[in-house]
Parts: sequence; C-alpha cells; structure tokens
Amino acid sequence: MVDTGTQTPRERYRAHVRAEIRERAWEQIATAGASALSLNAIAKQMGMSGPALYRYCAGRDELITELVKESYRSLADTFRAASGPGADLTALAHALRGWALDDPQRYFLVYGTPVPGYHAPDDITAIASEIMTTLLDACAASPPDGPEALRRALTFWTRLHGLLSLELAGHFTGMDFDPALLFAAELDDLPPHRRDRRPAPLTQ
Amino acid sequence: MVDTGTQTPRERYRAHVRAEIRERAWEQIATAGASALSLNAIAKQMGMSGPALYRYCAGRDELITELVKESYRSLADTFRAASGPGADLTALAHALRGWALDDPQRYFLVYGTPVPGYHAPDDITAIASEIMTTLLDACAASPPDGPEALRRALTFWTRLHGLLSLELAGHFTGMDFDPALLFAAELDDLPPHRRDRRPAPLTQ
DNA sequence: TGTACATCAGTGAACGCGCGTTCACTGATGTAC
DNA sequence: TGTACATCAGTGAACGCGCGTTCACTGATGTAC
Repeated sequence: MVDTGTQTPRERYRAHVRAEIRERAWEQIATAGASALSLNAIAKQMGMSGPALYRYCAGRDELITELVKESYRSLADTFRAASGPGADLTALAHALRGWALDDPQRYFLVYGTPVPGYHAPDDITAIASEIMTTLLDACAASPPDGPEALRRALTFWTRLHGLLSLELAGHFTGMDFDPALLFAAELDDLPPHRRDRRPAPLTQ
Repeated sequence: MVDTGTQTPRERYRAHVRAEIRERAWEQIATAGASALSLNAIAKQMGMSGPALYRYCAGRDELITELVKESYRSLADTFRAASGPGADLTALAHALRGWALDDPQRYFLVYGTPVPGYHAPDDITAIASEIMTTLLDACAASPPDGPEALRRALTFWTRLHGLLSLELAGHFTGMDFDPALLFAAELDDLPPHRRDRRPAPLTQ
C-alpha cells in the first residue's frame, strides 16, 4: 500500500496517469529505442487522443529528458544503497550489473551512444557526478588519497562498463563463454589498494 | 590519381555519385545520429530531388546497412594492418584507439547502442568474427592456447571498449585527467602472457 | 441539501512538416549501322 | 560522317503516413454558498 498522503482524488488520478505514461514510454524505448519514442503512440496505447497527453507533460523532449533523469536517479540510488560502511567494490559492482541487466535500455539511456548536439541539463550532470562521488568514496582508502582513488574509480568504471555494454548489446552472443564468469574474473583482477606500487599519474 | 580501370564515363560518374551519397550520409550521422538519417535530406544537400537517389540505392534501410558494413570492414582492415608478425597487443590497441577517435559515430555504429529488433545480416557478423579472429591470433601464444587466449582477447576488448566508448560519449569531460594517459595505463595493466598463473575458466 | 459556478480532463479538427517511396515523363548521353 | 535508336539520369507530382503541437470546445468532477 502506497501512502497517498493528503492527495485529493484528482491528484491521485493525475499521478496515476503520469505513471502510466512513463510506463508506456519505457515500453516503447525497450522496443524501438529512445529516438523512436512517440507521444501519439503512447496516447493510442492508453486509449486516449494525442493532445490529451499535453495535460501531463510539456512535450516530447521534456518527457525524454525526464526519463533520462529518472534513469540517472535510479542508478545513483542503487549505487548509494550498495555503498554502506564496510561495503567493498564488489558490492558496488554487482549492484551495477544487476541494475544494468534489469533494464538494458535504461542503462543505454545513461551510458549509451549520445545524441550528437544534445546537452544534458544541469540537474542531470549533478546526478552523474553524485554517482561518481559515491564510487570515489568507495575507492578512497583512509586517509583519502586523491589520485590513487581516482585511478581506481576510473578502472572500475571503464572496465565494468566495457563488459556490460558489450554484453547488453549482444556482442557476446555466439561466443562460447559465460558473461557472468568474465565479469567475476575481471572483478578479481581489479587492482587492490596497494601502497607499494603507486599508479602512474593521469595528468601530465 | 586513381586507376579507373576499364570503366566507362557513365560508370565513373555513378561511382562518384555513390561516393558522394555515402559522404553526405556520414555527415548526417555525425550531426544527428544514425536514426535521423534521411534520403531526402541527402538529396537536397546534393542539389537533387529525393527520388533521384533511388537510381543509386534501393532505399534507406539498405543504405544504413551498407554504412554499417563499411564501418566493420574498415575496422577489420585497420586491425589486420596493425597485426603483422611480431606486432604486439599494444599496436592493436593504438590502432583501435586511432580508428575510434578518427570518427566517433563510426565507432558507435559498430559498438554503440543497438537498435532493438534489428538483426545484422550474415555478411556483417562474418566481418565481426573476422575482427575477433585477428584479435585472438594476436593473443595466442605459440603453441596456440585456447581458453587463455580467449580470456586475454576478451580482457583486451572489453577494457579498451569501456575506455573508448566513455571517452567518445563525453563522459570524461570535466574530470581532470587525460584519457590518453588512462588508456596507456590500462594498456600497461593488461595481463601478460604468463604460464605460472592460469586464468579462471569462463565456462562453467 | 440543493443550486450555481469554477475547474479541469479529454476530444476532434486542423496546421505544417518531413518522411519513404512509386510513377510517368523529359532530356541528355551513349551505341549501332 | 550522319542518322536512328536505346539507355539511363533526373524531375515533379502524387500517395499515404505519422509526427508534434495548437485550439476551441464538451462534459464530467469538484467547490462554495
């Protein structure tokens, strides 16, 4: 049971319709990609006329932007939840993989091919850097060690993204191996916190 | 000077127009992504009417498929050229990075977000596996060692793809480090050919 | 409790757009005698 | 060499489509007295 708070019936109705719009939008994105998302098609699926949707969102671009923001928000929350005190990078890694497999198109909305010319609004880049901060915190030893932590975070991020994006895009199909095992093996190979070998600097 | 062989003037003209169509198509893809490619817009840029293009290609889908194939072909050739005898993985890696930076949208056409429901024709998957074979050969010690080479090839592929796709998508902008140095550092960290430590099996 | 009014969800028509694609046709280029 | 014909590039009109979006309007829902 969801707490509806002090909402009036109309407010509850509006929230319900808004939610269904997002639901149908996600279905469309999963079916034909984000660039094929159509307000009219969503309306038709809901048994409404096209213009009716303009009661609930300002337009197509705004809807897509909100779905992108929703994706970032969801990943940021997932990451934060997996990074409690005492949690290690393994927990973060499996949280990331679970989140990616849960909805591949949502993953691609965040980390997939960018639309040339599109610039994300500020609140989205803010969430993106929140995700990065969570990762950096998990990579920092105590006391915090700037460049080494950055290097560990980047290694974590780029390696796992490489694995996940190729897996989700289907580039592993037909190759006789288990992506989950490769993921686990790569996780094992992540450089541990070491004090004896300093990583090369990443700025010249 | 290009050897025009025994082509008639008409054949030479056709080849020229075909080439210009592809050129404009690439410009459009670089500007607004592959899903926004439009035959009419290409024709307009060339100072022709839309239907005229149907003398040169069967339709929009066929054109896109050919551009994708062209991309795969180009990468396969680049890879093969960089993998002579005595060449190591470093040469392959820098060839890949150069190819990716040379035309980001071409890279994304090969390894970017897939269009759901689209299945590549057979000749494209053939080129894809040709690329993989080149990489596998470069990873194989002598005598060839099946699973270990596969593991090395996958590590190479997934790590570098993670780096390149995030870099090309602009996810590194605003972070204070040099992607080229990170690339070099990750290249250094690739597991060497070792006989003392066997990698974990990737099939269960 | 009923009545008058305000709010608001949703409709249908319309606008303008660009798309892919077909078709009959014109005019230029090449070919055969 | 010129003449008759075949080939073929390109045009313009047309078809049907779906898109995003606006607008005036209807009818139901909520609110105030």
